[in-house]
Amino acid sequence: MRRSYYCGEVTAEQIGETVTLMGWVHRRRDHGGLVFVDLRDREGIVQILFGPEHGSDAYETARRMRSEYVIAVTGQVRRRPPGTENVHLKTGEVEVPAAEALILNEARTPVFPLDEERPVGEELRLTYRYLDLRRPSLQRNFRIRHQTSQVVRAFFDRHGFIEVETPALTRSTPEGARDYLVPSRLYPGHFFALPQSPQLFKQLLMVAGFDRYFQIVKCFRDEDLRADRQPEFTQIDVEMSFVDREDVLAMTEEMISTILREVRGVELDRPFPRLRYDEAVARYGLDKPDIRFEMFLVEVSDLFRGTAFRPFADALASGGQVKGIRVQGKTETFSRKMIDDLTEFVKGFGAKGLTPFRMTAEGLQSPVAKFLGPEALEGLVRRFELVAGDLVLAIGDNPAVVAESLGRLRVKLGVELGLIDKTLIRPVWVTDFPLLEYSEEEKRLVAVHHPFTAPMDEDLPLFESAPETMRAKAYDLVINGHELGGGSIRNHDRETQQKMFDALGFSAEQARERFGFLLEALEFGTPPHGGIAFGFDRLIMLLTGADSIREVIAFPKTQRVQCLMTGAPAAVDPVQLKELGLKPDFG
RNA sequence: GGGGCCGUGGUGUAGCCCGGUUAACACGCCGGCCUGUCAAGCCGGAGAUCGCGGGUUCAAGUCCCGUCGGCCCCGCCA
Repeated sequence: MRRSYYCGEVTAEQIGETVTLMGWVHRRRDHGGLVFVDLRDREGIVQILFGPEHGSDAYETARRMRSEYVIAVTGQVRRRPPGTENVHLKTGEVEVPAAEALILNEARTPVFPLDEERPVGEELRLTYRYLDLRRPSLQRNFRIRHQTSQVVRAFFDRHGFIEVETPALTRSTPEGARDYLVPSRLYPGHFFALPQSPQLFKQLLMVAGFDRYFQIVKCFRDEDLRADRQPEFTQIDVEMSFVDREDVLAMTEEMISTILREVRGVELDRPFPRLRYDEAVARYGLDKPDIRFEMFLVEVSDLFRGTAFRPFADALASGGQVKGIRVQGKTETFSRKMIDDLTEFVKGFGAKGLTPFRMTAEGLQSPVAKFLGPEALEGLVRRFELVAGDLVLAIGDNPAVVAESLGRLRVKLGVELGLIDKTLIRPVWVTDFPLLEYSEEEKRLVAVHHPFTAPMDEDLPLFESAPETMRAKAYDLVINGHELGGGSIRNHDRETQQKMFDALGFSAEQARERFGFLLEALEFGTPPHGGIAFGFDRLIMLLTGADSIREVIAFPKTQRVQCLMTGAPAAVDPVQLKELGLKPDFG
């Protein structure tokens, strides 16, 4: 027997044709004298009919079939009798009466049902991932993933980009995330690191004259997981020579638009809107704004300066600010309890409290109204253009806390109040990030993007005077509030790169030891260059509508970084350790 | 490192607050009947000592402590 069609391909076109199909028993309906089997493969489901008059051996075989048995069937495709068509199936006009049937393999009763999209515990799904992956919804996700990578490769090929593979075994770099380390057998005590990204290699490919590079590449970061983070993940990595920021943004904007068009049939408005980092933080509170809905943060510091409401007055006196967001027409839905819950929520981001103001027909009401003069209350009404039923939630604190807590609150309310049109896909570039920020933990400046990011030309003199105020030629692509990609123009001259290392507090020796090869490369004719990297898994989440990254990774790890199917990570034979010169000390 | 939710036949849940006989329901599974179903139907049956350990109690799925595991979040993720 040789398969002639996929199950899902059998339609009215094949009527009269004798076909051989192979696949899994999706469901069996045994009527005694007549047995229906829904036969499934990756392309879909087709109904097989087993009756003594079509094939008596086949009919007997069908009585032994069970869910997920692997079978082969031969029969002549025919139109279903009138009234028995199934409009829910692509193949629902036809059926295949089985003349011959073979059980290719039996199957244990599945540990969870595969024939419906009912919720199944994730622990089980991950333990039996090969069964989970058999289900239509995951099959669909990986089709989309495959299709997307094909679109990406075709796109870059069309635009003269060359895909170059970079090492998975490389050297550890001090900045950034925790590395996964691989011990070297030949050099005991020395380690490779799995790359957090191919950052330095792609820059060196520019030095090498490739001019336009891309790669769909695995990256590794040993940090704690989230719904959108796995320890190994895939990036679309891009680098270009002789370009400025506009070239990188235009090219990758076209890439994203092409993907959405070809994979989802969605046409994005172009050019993508842009926000500077400081605008994004001022209006949305976050550097990854979800611009599918408004509810902007509005500064009202001037209204509270010198008032008797101590929390705000104190915050302002110590250089802080007061901002609020307006929830339109929802006052009545906010109970005291809900305000309390929201207050707890913002406290998680450092806010000390959350102050509500309710606009009613009688005027603006608030638990703190008694501390405020009519100017402040009227000012709020005017500033927010309040009408009866509106609610304002305000926070006074230092600017970072105000931004973060109100920004997070804004997103939470957007989701919970249904203010977001989930069919929208709204990309936005966030540009002009700070170059450096002070790390309390390390007691020094660290790179906001990474240490190879070029500063804004006009900020170069600030290396000497106020490096923490410098802005970077860095940009992020944010879609629906998720950071999908980020990149920058790089330092291509050795002097600027050296200043950057100086600002980060690396000694000359440290810089040479860790990045000597890069500094040296910069002396051999490095073209101006820049690039970007996109989170491929997150992009697939967007395209599939998945709400967990595990739905778009074939064999993902649990939140505690284990593979429940293989049992990785696992202990190894002491002989292996000895060979690597490792002496375990699991204190 | 911290906070939260969850863990009960093969699967998904109820029961837990308010401790008390044979732990309930649906699906699945096994057997029987059944020639037009597609969540097939009807009849019958098997199957869980309630994640694990300890404690309180005459008595624990239920209360308490610990622990393991899954998920979500904070920290972390240049």
